[in-house]
Amino acid sequence: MNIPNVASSADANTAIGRRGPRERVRQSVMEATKALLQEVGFARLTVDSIAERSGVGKGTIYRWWNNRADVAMDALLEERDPVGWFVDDGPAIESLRRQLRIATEFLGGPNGAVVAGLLGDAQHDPQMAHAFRQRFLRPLFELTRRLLAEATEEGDIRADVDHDLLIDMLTGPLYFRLLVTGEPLSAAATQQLVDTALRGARPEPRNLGPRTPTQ
Amino acid sequence: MNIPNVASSADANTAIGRRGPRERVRQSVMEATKALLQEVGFARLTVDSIAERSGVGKGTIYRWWNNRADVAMDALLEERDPVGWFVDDGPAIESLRRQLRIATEFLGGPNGAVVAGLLGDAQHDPQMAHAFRQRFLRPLFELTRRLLAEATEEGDIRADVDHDLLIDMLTGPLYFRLLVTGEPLSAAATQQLVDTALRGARPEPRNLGPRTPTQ
Amino acid sequence: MNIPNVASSADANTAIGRRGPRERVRQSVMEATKALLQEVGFARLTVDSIAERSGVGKGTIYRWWNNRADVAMDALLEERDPVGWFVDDGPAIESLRRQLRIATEFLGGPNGAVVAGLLGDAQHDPQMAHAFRQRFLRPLFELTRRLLAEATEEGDIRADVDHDLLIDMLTGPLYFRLLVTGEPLSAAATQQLVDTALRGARPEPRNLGPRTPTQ
Amino acid sequence: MNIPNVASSADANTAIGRRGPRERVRQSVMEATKALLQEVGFARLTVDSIAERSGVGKGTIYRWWNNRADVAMDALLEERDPVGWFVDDGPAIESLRRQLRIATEFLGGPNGAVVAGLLGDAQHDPQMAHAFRQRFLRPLFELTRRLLAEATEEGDIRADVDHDLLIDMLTGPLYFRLLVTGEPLSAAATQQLVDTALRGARPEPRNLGPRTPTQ
DNA sequence: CCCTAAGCGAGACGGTACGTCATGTCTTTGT
DNA sequence: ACAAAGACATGACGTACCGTCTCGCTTAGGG
Repeated sequence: MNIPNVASSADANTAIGRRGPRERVRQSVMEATKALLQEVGFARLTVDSIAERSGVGKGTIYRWWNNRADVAMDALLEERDPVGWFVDDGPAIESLRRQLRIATEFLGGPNGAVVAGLLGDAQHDPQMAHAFRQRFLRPLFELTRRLLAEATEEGDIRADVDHDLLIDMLTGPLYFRLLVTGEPLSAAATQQLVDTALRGARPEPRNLGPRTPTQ
Repeated sequence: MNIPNVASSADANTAIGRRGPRERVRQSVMEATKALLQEVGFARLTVDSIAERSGVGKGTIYRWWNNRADVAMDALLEERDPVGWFVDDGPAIESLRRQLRIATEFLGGPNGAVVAGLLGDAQHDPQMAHAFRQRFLRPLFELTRRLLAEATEEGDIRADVDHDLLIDMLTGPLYFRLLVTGEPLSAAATQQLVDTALRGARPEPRNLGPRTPTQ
Repeated sequence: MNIPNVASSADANTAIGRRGPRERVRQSVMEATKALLQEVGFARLTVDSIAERSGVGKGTIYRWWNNRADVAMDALLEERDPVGWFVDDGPAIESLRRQLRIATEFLGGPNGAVVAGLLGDAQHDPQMAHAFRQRFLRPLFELTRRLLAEATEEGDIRADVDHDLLIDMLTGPLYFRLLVTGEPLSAAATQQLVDTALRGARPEPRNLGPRTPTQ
Repeated sequence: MNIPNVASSADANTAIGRRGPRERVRQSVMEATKALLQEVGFARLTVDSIAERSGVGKGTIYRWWNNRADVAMDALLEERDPVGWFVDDGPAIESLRRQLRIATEFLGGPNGAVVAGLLGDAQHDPQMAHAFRQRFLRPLFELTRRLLAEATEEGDIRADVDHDLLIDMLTGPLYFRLLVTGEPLSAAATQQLVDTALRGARPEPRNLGPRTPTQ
């Protein structure tokens, strides 16, 4: 895999010389955390409740994770490894649409609340923010950047458009709804969003003649 | 004015029969809160510290505000009443650009951190979220919607574009940077953003006819 | 009272300008502590259990007492104000015997375990040691010194015997049993102890003639 | 020898079939414990710190000792085997004086603090108390009892005086100062103590006949 | 103009969760 | 096989802040 393995706080401890939590511990904690996130949400997720539910000592949890946000982050990533979202076929611009639809579903479902909670915490905790960006966001961005590059090559996006700006335009509204307005995320709205944003980014249609494929 | 006066928890108590905090109380609390927000940020803003700093009793604070978020929100709004941002002249689309530039400056400055902190808390606190939307966001949205309506009338925006979607596209990226990626907000980036978004929303420049499919 | 009131950590807060725990708090805590000391002993007395039992918040306990030993000390003193032991009539040497008998009973009963526990803690905590000496020991010592002075005047103790040494000899063995050997304290043993110690301290019996009463 | 060998938890393992700690283990642990007792005192002596300092695994320590008190006790006894204090010559009563002087020196020095710490813990820990009595106190008591028996034979102590009581009177004040009053132990004070106590215990100097009652 | 209800400061209070620490047991790993 | 290294469950610690409450003092406004 070309995406570097950004180490979790409590990753599998197969590496020699690096001790880590027993597998039982990690699994119990993850399971309990996921269950509690479903039941009470991130806001009322407490380390004590995770300890009690999982049968793992509180001290042990704090040994391997920094705080509840850290645990929740691991649970979130375990729930749905974001890199796995991508399926690579057809024109890049279609992959882009598909990716955004999947993101919409993910953020619109129960995991969205977890993401929101983590990002809420990240506002107060720079480490949390960093972890979120590195472990959750970066893989997605790298994928999206790749797709945008391909779409540009394929002639669906003008060459003079900044890709990071496009990412902001495509992704930002999703998080805006999730974090700020609280309006539901719908596949239809995302569809419209992508259409409009890409319309603003596509090459000028005039003088097209038959669109010459890049190669 | 057509924008309803969304009542603060601790508005001026000039109305007869409706008691409110004495002016001294309100001012002391606001001042202390603003200072503390600058000094320690929202995360470490405690009601006790506000009480101590302002010389106002904690009970009194809780009498007039619901919680620290409520206080902070008042302080934020007092700092910069968002409705006042708008200056009405020239074509609507220019006002729109201007409004977004001002928003960028506001969110990019120290108050942006306060907004981020409040929104961070809002993820855990539905009351906070509701307050933010009602008191901070709604006035802005109503203004923006008005400008978009005018711009549509003036022929700068296609009639079939959903205005709420446009708001998401124009505003979302700002909050996305503020809350998620942490990248700085710059006037230049916002400029590009507006250009691209509005390009996607503007009427077709000429009678294109059906876009010729590549093959 | 001529014995200065060495202030407890949570004394009655009648003094103006000095805030203290509400009476209900103090009483609840004292009651719960005394009960728990009887039930589980000092070693297993925890602040949490006091809080739960008394219905007083843990934070409140820590606000007024430094630690469990501090609470237990207050409970101990409330249980039996040592200064009250003394009853003043008859020859001083008889009062001395009586005082030591009462001390034996006190230290031999359940409160003895509390004293032992507090002194155990005092070995690790200088503040605790100081508190014990000031609040528990000193009043007793002052009383005993007074009795010894009177007994000397009354001719029952030689003038050249150091009173502090005598206190050590009379009191030391009680604590020795309590803290070190663990042998039970019995009135009979104390009786013998006092007899032997005072025999070593009394004036040489020769040339006595009829013992002249002091008055 | 008539003093039974009260087995330490980690005695030399010369006996066949009875495994004990390897010599290296025992020595490392003892050394580390003694050093730590000097540096941080008994209160802050932790098993972990002994393990780290000595390079011996914590599990290994717990295999051979019951708890930190057990380890500390061994270290204390190794520092100064109390049975070795006695030197047998001259009249028994002189040996007694000498023994108490040595005890005073021992308890007055740095090891005294260790003893105090151990006894402090013993108040909360019955096992610790038992160990202290068996391994530290009993050998001394048996020696003292022997000396008292000899002194009685030699006519320096009355036959009707209980020897255990005398031990309490002679030893109690030392521990009383060490554990309770905190006053320093001095050779002079001990000298006086012994003088007075033995004066109370020595035979009546001449044929007094019945002590003439005052009236 | 006074008197009464309120607003108010001060801060005590019950509660919840925090993150830390040390205990004594158990597991893994290496030798 | 034994021991180092250290993970683990347990349980108490002392702290922080919440939002409520109680206590008297101050103060304004209606009789």
